[in-house]
Amino acid sequence: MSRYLAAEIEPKWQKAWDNFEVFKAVRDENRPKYYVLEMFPYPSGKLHIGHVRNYTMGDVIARYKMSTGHNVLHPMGWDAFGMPAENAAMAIGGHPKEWTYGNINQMRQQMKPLGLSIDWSREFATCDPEYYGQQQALFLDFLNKGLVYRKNAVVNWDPVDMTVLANEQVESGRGWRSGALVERRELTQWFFKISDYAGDLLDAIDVLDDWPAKVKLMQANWIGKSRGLEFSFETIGAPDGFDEIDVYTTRPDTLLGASFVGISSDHPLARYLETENRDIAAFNKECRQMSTSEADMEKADKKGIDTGIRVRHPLNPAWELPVWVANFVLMDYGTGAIFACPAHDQRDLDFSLKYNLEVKDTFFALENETPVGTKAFVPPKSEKVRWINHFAGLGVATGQEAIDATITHAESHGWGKGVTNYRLRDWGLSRQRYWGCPIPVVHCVTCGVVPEKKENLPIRLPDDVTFDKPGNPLNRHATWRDCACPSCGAPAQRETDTMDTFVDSSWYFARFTSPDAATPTDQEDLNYWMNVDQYIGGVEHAILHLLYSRFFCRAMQLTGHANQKNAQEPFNALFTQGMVTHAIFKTAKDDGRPVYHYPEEVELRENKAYLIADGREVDIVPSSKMSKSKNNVVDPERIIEQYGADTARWFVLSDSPPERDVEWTASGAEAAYKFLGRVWLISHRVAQMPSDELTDSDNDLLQEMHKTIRDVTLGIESFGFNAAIAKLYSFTNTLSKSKASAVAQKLSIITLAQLMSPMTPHLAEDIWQHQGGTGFIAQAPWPVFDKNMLVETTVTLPVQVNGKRRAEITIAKDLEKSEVEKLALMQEAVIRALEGADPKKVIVVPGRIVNVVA
RNA sequence: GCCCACGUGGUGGAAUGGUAGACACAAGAGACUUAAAAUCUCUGGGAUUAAUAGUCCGUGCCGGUUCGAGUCCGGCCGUGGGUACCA
Repeated sequence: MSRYLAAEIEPKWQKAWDNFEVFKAVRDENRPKYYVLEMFPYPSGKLHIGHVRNYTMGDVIARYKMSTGHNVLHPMGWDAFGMPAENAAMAIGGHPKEWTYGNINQMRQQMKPLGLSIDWSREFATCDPEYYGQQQALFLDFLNKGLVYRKNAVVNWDPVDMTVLANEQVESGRGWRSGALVERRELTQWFFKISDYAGDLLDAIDVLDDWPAKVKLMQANWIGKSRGLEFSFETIGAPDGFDEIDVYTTRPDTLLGASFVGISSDHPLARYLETENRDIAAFNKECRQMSTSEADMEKADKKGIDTGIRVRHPLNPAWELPVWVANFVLMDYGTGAIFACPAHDQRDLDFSLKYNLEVKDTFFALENETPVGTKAFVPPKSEKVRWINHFAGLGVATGQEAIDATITHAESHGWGKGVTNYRLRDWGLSRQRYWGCPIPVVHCVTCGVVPEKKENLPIRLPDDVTFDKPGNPLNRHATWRDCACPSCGAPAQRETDTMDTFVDSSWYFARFTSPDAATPTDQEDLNYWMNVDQYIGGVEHAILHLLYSRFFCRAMQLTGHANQKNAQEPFNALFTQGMVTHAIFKTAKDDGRPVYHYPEEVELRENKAYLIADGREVDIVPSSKMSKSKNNVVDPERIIEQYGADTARWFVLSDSPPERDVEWTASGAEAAYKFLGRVWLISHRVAQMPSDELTDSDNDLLQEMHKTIRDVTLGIESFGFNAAIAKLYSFTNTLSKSKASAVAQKLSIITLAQLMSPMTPHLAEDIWQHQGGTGFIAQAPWPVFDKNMLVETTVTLPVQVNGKRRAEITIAKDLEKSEVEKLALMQEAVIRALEGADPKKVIVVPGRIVNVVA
């Protein structure tokens, strides 16, 4: 054999790892444990290149940690409940269960050839009854501790299909299948009381040292702590029972700039008014004919209707303000009613200008007293401004000082109270769908809502369901739905809502520590393996999934499923990798609906795309997240088949920094393969060299080797895989040209193989074996660099004049600053650049640079 | 709309506030070869220039801080992610 043949090497080593159970995680108190986890995939059916990128990164960390003496847990599973399975059942027939498990088998088969260091014995899918049964047990314990409750909430309702739509299924206000205008409808739904933990979830962000700052910021903003004032307006001309309107504001300091009171169309007063006022009813109806998504609501034109009701200003009973129903006021935040100060809020200003409402300044910038025109004056709360309208007689003060003064005034005079509010809402977990974890409660006419008995868990999904009618099949399944009340035994009905799939992914990491336990978790296993030391996944999960998981850990602790010994935070370190994007190729059907084409159906010429089949031109939507429904998914199978797993792994790690999005292009995969072939050949060449001894001339190579060990180690530890790979390229170039002794070259190729082993484990094992290594390279200790080999005696410094590089000097490393300065000023180019002038200043940064300031 | 990122050669990208373009891809030239493949060597931001000597310009745009800014600050523009029922 004289050529690098991945197809022979890779299966061989995978089998060997399997036989020796190299990646099986077993508790061992004598070694430090390390839990590496990549966000588990949704089994869409095809592994795509983004998955390969994600799992390869995790694998590099796992293998690296293994060789630095850690007892590594690296599991894999499937986030298997969710809408696509039901959509497939509706579109092509079949059953979500078959579809899902079929996809899992397919994806596992695609994943295994990658040679990931996964302990497959721990694998599970969230749709396994063994998993969701334990989840039901967790739910019951949460319910028991008051962490779950029911209340009304709005959903997107498709009046033609008679079904609840996800936000994703609403396309510009219409249902994606029926095309009907979507309505908002209230249903009684289950909620987790995550808001109880808002303060804690916010404060604990500070503890997350190894999380990206951007994720922490996003979470903090999402929780959105604010200190504000809650107070009431006394109404004039309002119906009985509406003597007051409660409002919450974060800017009570601008109260003297008030112009109107805005209430949500879902506010009780608005709801009452619509029963007796046709115009308001029509307006409210219009407001409700909109998807429930925040983005849609915020982007909609600001609209309102005057209710005719007026309120008294709390600081001046003679001053009356109109009450409007406004489409931008959210019922879910604060009290569902606001007072508007157009001078200092752009949204209020736009609204006021549109409806000719008063605009009144309350403060000006210190050096500019122009009244507000079409742009609201909204300085940061920390900026000093000049108050012209404040009841406490403020002169120059910051917004924050004014807010504090206002709250103090309100509390001491009894017209309002300071309130800390959070933007974070409770987590609605009810889904009116079949393919999810059934909520284990029963509705009984006499006993009300009754928790299912734990011994009856899991409450299994019935298999005999059909998807030929819209809506939740569980609702139509009489024999499943009808049951006996666990409390009184009378005929009762099961809850037919299932759980949000985010519930499934909020504790799977804990279940991996004891996937077969008869309770949700096993305390000993959990205590040994938790927390996850390194969590890796897409930044698209920066808020919801991570926040829900953080909440679940707290709830599990409260219910005794996680010991106090574990920190409340599940993930010690987080790395958010970028997405792999690809252009979408799109044409339109006759009715205007889009048709998406696979990259391989399309031919590119001069920045335009054409269908290979019939030559029609295709629209290109650049850089879009790979999505199965858009057919822009690139699957890695071809690269693996052609070049092998090591090439695919090496290739996805090279070039692009892991946290950044990459536009996928396969050009370069071949080059990666050639490189691995080169390394393999070097190993063979070195193996055939006659043995000899180290000489002084080997120093260059060995020095380079130690530098490479240092740089690659640092690169792996800091997720700088692309930079680490660049160093490995350099070192390989050096080694392939080296004239050093056989001993030095052998040491170098072994070290190179070890440094590459987390990325290209199969090739590395092969070289290790060639060079006579014992055992697996996967279990060999990581190379350590020798500091003494990195000491440089001379250093080359650039010399700048006014920040522009003019010359270079090579000097002894520890030369005195004054000497360096002298040398720099003697440089011809420096003298020329100074044009005879004396330097004003010379800055010498030791070992870095010299800058002469003229 | 709001929150968070990102923007550097033909391309992917490198650069603790300290020589911008490491390393690679694609390209061009050359060596080897009957030829091709493979392999190896060299070139390469732009302008000016005989020059691998210099000089000037250059990290989305405008401004600022600094001896020195791709990097820090402010304001724009563009792209991406999230926006609570996509996962």
